[in-house]
Amino acid sequence: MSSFKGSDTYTVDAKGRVSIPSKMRKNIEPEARQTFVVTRGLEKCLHAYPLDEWKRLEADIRSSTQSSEKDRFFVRMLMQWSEEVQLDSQFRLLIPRSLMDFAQIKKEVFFIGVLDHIELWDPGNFKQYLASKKDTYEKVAEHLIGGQR
Amino acid sequence: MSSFKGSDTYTVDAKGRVSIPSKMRKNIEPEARQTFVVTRGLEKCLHAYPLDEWKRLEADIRSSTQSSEKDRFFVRMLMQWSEEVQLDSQFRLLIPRSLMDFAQIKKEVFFIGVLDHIELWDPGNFKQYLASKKDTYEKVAEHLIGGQR
DNA sequence: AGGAAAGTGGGGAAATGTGGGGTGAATTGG
DNA sequence: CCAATTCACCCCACATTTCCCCACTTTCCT
Repeated sequence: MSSFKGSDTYTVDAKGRVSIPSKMRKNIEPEARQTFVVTRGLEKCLHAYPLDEWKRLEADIRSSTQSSEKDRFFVRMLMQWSEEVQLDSQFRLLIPRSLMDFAQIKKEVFFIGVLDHIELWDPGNFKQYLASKKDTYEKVAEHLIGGQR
Repeated sequence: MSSFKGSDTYTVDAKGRVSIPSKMRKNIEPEARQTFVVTRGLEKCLHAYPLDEWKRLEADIRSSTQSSEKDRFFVRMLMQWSEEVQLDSQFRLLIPRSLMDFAQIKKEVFFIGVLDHIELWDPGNFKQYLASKKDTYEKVAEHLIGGQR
């Protein structure tokens, strides 16, 4: 099971490629290191799952969705935006155009490791997202680190 | 389960490395001695968790967050600042740049062992922190040690 | 006192992040 | 249906950072 963490800003080159931060790559099962599934995230970002984590997610979805109208809609939306991507020999990810547009990614990508997946943000959008939240880091962390236990 | 205690001041070398005080190292499960997770603490300091303690914390995070919008924010905030770090053969920790900047650590680090984790402070900031507190140690201690019983 | 461990410093090899060229496949438009 | 352009993917290049190892001094322990 992966456990992505940390954050970093990387450049997108003229061809739309970005390196996956190596500290995140190291958290992936070796067999799954070459293939990612990139999909549209919640909020204005992309989610990248290494293949093994994606399979886990897909299995969850298969088992938990009934055939309600709502579920069908969710699955369609999710799958519509999901693309399987191979890393090149330098472990770079070619971001599919439609997803790049959706996340408004231009020259730079802000990566965040979020446990089972990696998020890709446009740095500006991420700043805005943070600014839109009133909670401070302290408040959030007290809850989990300081709080109970 | 670790139980860190005590404090010490150490130098950061030109490459950003500090030794982990050996008395604290001794409190770590042998399997977890090589890897730490460093993250942003409350107040202007860093927290370093040996891998086993971190896993405990991470499990809490995974289980206590649903996929609500607020939870996503929590997890992002926390994970954004968490970095996994390997100690070198001399048991030194390479402090990630972003965290070093955040904690304003320059030449020296003040270590405090705090039960399940180790805190890293800039010595100056720690002094300021103490000064900013009006409660004396006696007052606080009465609360916890003297209190009931 | 002697040996071991702890704390500090630094050199050099390997890995990382970034750039670009070239070749074939796929897409588009005439 | 073919030609022109774009696109995806292979390879090579190179500066910088990271990591691994060796070395020296001081402190601690028996």
